[in-house]
Amino acid sequence: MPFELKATINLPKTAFPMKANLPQNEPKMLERWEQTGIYERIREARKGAPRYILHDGPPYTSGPIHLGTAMNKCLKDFIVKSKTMAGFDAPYVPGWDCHGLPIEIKVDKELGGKKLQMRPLDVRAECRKYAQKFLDLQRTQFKRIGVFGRFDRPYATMTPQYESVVLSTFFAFYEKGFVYKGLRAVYWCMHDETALAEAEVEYENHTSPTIWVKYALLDDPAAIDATLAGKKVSTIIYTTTPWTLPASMAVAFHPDEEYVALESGGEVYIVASKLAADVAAKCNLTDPRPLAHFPGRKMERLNFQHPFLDRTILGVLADYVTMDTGTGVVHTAPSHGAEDFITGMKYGLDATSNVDEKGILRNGLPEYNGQYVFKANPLIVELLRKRGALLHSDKLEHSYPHCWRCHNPVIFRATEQWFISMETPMPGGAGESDTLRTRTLEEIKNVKWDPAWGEERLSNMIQTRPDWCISRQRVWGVPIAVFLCEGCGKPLNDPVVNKKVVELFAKSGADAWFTPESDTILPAGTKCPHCGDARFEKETDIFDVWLESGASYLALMDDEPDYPWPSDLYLEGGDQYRGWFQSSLLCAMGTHATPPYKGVVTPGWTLDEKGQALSKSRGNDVDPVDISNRLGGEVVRLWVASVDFREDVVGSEALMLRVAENYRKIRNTFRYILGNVGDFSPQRDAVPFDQMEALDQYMLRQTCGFAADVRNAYEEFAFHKIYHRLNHFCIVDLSAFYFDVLKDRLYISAPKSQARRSAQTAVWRIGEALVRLLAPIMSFTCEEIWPYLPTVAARTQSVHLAQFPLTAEILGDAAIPTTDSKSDEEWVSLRAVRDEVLKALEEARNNKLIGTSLEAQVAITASDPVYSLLQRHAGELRYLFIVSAVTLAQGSGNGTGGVHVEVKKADGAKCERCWNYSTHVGEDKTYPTVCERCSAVLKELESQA
RNA sequence: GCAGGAUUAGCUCGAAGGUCGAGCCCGCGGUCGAUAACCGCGAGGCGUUGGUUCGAUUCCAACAUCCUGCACCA
Repeated sequence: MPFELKATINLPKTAFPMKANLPQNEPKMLERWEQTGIYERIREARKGAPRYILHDGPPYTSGPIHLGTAMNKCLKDFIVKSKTMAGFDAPYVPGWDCHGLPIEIKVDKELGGKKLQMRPLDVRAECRKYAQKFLDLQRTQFKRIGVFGRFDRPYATMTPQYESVVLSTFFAFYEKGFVYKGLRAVYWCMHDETALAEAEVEYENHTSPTIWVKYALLDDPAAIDATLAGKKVSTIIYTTTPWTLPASMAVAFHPDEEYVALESGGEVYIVASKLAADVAAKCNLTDPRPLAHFPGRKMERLNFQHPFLDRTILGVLADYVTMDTGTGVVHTAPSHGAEDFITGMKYGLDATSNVDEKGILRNGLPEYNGQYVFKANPLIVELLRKRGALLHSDKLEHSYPHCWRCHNPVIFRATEQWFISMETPMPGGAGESDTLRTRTLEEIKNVKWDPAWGEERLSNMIQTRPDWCISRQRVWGVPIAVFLCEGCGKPLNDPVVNKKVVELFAKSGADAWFTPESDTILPAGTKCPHCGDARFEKETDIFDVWLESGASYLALMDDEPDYPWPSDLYLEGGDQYRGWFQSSLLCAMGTHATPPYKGVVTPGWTLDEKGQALSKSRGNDVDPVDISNRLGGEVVRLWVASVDFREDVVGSEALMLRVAENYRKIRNTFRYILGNVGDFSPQRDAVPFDQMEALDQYMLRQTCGFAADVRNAYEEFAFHKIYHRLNHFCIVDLSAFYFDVLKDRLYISAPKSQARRSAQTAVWRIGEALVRLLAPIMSFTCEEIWPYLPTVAARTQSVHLAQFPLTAEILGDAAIPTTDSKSDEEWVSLRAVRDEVLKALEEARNNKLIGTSLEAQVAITASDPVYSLLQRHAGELRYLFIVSAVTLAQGSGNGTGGVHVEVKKADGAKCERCWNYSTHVGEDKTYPTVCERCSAVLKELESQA
C-alpha cells in the first residue's frame, strides 16, 4: 500500500514551545533552581577549581531596584556564570549597604516628632527594620532577573559580624597611627544645635549684608612692584558674612589672575583687574590710577593687618577665587567655610571656632562678643566703619543654605572630627615621604582599570583629596567605639581594649555600644595615658558609611577565610570612583598595604532615549521588575547584553520590545534545532566528521569560530559583541543560509540516510554549543532548552553546571582542525555566488516569472577561478540555491564578481513530495506525482516498512 | 568652573588612515512543510569648525551637545 506522501516528509517535531511565556515560566524555573539548590550545586561542582572572585559592591537598601541596579547585577551575573562555565570556582556573595543618612532621614520622617523622645537604640531598631525591608525586596528582585549567588547568606553592613570588621578596620588604621581628631568646617544648624550633612541642607532665599573692607598691607609694597615703594597699600575684600571677620585669618588671591594697584586719594588699593572698575565705583575711589599690574601669586605670604583685631593676616593663593563678583580678593575664615578650611589647612592657619553651638560669638571684642552671629553683623559693620576700614556696604538677596528641618539659615562651623590622614607614613615603608597618599597612588598603577581612564580618574582624586573625615554626628551606623578621657578629652588607644570592643560587636552587634554591656569593657584601673584620669566616656560619633562599605571585602574574608587576597574584580558605576572604589582601596591600604582588587570595571549610566538620566521624578524610569513581569527577566538580561555597558546606555520600553523581538528569533533558531534532532540519537546516529557532507563540515567549523569569538568576548566582558555576533550567527549563518538550505535534506531524505544523519549531527552539535555558550546570558531559556537536546552520557542536570564547549566537542574529534582556510574560502565564494543568484531570483519574481525559487532553474556563466569552484560543487548547487536545476557555463560573466546569472522557468513538473521541478515526474508507477529522487526514497522506505 | 567620558543609518552595535559595514526597525515582494513562523530584495548615516596627510568618519586642536563625579561665589 502506497504511503501518503505528506507523511513521508520529516517535518520538525518538538515539544519545545515556540511561545516562551517568560513571565509565567520564569518564576517556575526560579522555584526549581531554589529547590535543587543550584548555587550550592555549582559550588560543589567547582570545588578545587581555580578561584575567581568578583566581589559585589553593596547597593543601598532604601528602595526597590532600578534599571541601573539591574544592569549592574546582570553584568556581574554574566561574569560569574561565564567564569564558572570556563571552569573557575566563582562564588558570588551579594551584599547590601544598610546604614546611613538617607535611611535615617526617611525613618525620621516616618517617626516625626517622636524621634526626639526615643533612645538611640530604638531609633536604630526602626532604621534596621527599614533597611531589612528593602534588603528583602531587592533580594527577591535580583533573583527574579536570574542572578545566581549566596542569597540566603548575603553580607550586610548591619550584621554583627560585619560591624565588628568595620570597627577592626578602623582600629587597624588607629593603631598604626593613621587616625587623628581635628577640626573641620561642617554645616551647622544653630537652632537644632547639630551638624548637618549636605543632604540635609536646602537652599532658600536670604538677605545678607554685603561689605567691602580694607586690609592694610604690612610688608614693604616694593616686593610686589617697584612703583609701589613707600606707598600706603591695602587690599579690599568683599563678604556677605561680616560675622566671620573675627575669624578672618587670610586673604586669598587667584594665582593666575591679573591684579592691579590703583592709586586714589593718596592710598593704593590692590584688587583684581577685571573687577577694578566695579570696585572703584562702589567704594568711591576717586580718580583711580593704575600703578602696576601683576599676577595674584605675587601676593602669596605677604602680611596684612586685620581691620579690627590685633592679628596679622596672611596673603594666600586659591584657585576657587572668581572674577565675577566682589573684588577678586577673598577674606578667609578657616572655621567658617569649606574652602576656607582647606586653604587654612594648606597654610597652617588657626581654624578654632569662636562661634559656639548656639551661634554665639565668643572670645571677641566687646562690640560684638556674646552676640548671635546674624545679630553681630550690623555691630561688626559699625565697628568697621569706626575703624575706617569700611569702604562700602549694601544688601544682597541670594540663595543661602538652610536647615531642611527647621528652615533656619545654617552656617559653617569648625568642629572636632575624626580623620584618617592621607599624609601618614606607611608602616614599614620607605620613610616620611612614603605616605598613605603616595603609596596608594603607586598601587593604583598595579590595578587593571577597565576602561583605562579609570586609573587617571582615581589618581587625580587621590592626589587632591583631603584627609578622610570618617566621623558623623548621626545615629544609624557603626559607632566609633572609642573611650574618651573625661579629664583631657583625649581618645584612648589601647589594642587590648580595642580587641575587646571588636569581640563585643561580633557577639552583640554595634548596638552594644549603646547599652550598659559596653561599660564593662574597660578594665578596672584603666588610666588616661595623657593625664592619668580614670574617668572615661564613650564617643558618640558614628563612622562615615564609606568606611563601612570600604571594608566589605575584609568582612567577606572574615566570613570566608579561604578567599584569596586580593579579589579579582570590582564592578560598579563611575560614581564609585569617589565612593566605594576609593574607600575600599584606602581600607585595603590601611590593613594590607595593597589594593583589594586586581581589576575594576566601570559600567556607564542608564539614560532614556533623549540621553537624560533615568529617574523616577522625571517619570522616564524603566522598571526592570515590571519588564520582567510583562516581557520576561530574560529580556532584561538580553537588553543588558545588547548594549556597550562601558558607555552610558539607553534603556526604554521601545528597546525592551526590540530585544524581545530578537529573543523570539533566537528562540526559534533553537526550536528548529530541537525539532530536527527529535529522532536523532548521538550514540546511534552521529556521523564522524570526515564522513559528513562538506556543507555540514563547513558549518561546524563556523560554529567553532563562533564559539571562539564568544569565549574571547566573555574574557573581555564584551557582552554586546556576543549579543550581536549571536544575532548575526542565528539570522545570517543559520536561519537564512544553513537551515534554509538544510530543509530539503532534512525533510526529504530518508530518515536514516547518511545525508540526513550528517545534517542532524551538525545541527545537534551546533545546538549543544549554542546552549552552553549562551547560558551565562540567557540563563532561563538555555536551562529550558537543556533537557530537550538529545541525551548523551555524563551530562549535567543543569546547563549551569556544564562547561563551555571545547572545539573537539563541536567537531566531534579533537584531531580535526577547527579551520580549513582553503575550504572555508571556497564557501565564502559559494555564498557570494548564492547572493547573486538570490538577487536574480528576486528580479524574476518581480517579473512574475516565478514565485517560489523552486520554480526556477538558473544558468550561471562564470570565469575561473569561480567557474572551476562551481564545477566542483555542481551536484549540490541546486540545493545551495534552493532551485530545481543549475547549469554552468564558462565565460566572462559581466555580473558582480565575474558571475552572470540567468533565471528561467524550471523544466518538467512540480514533484508533489519535495516541490522541486523535474522532468522525471510521472515515471514512477506507484507514485506518479513524484520525482526520481523522491521515488528512490519512497522505495527505500517501503523496503524498511 | 574642575576632573573623566561620549557623539557613526530611526534603534543597538562592529571595523578601519583609502568608496564603511551588520542586525533590528521601515518599505516592497515571496512562501504557506520552523507558521503568533520562514525566505528575498530595497531604502537609509560618520555632531560642528579648523589642522596634519596624496587622502581624515578614523590622528590632533577648538567648539557644540549630553552624561558622571567634584566644586559653587566669599
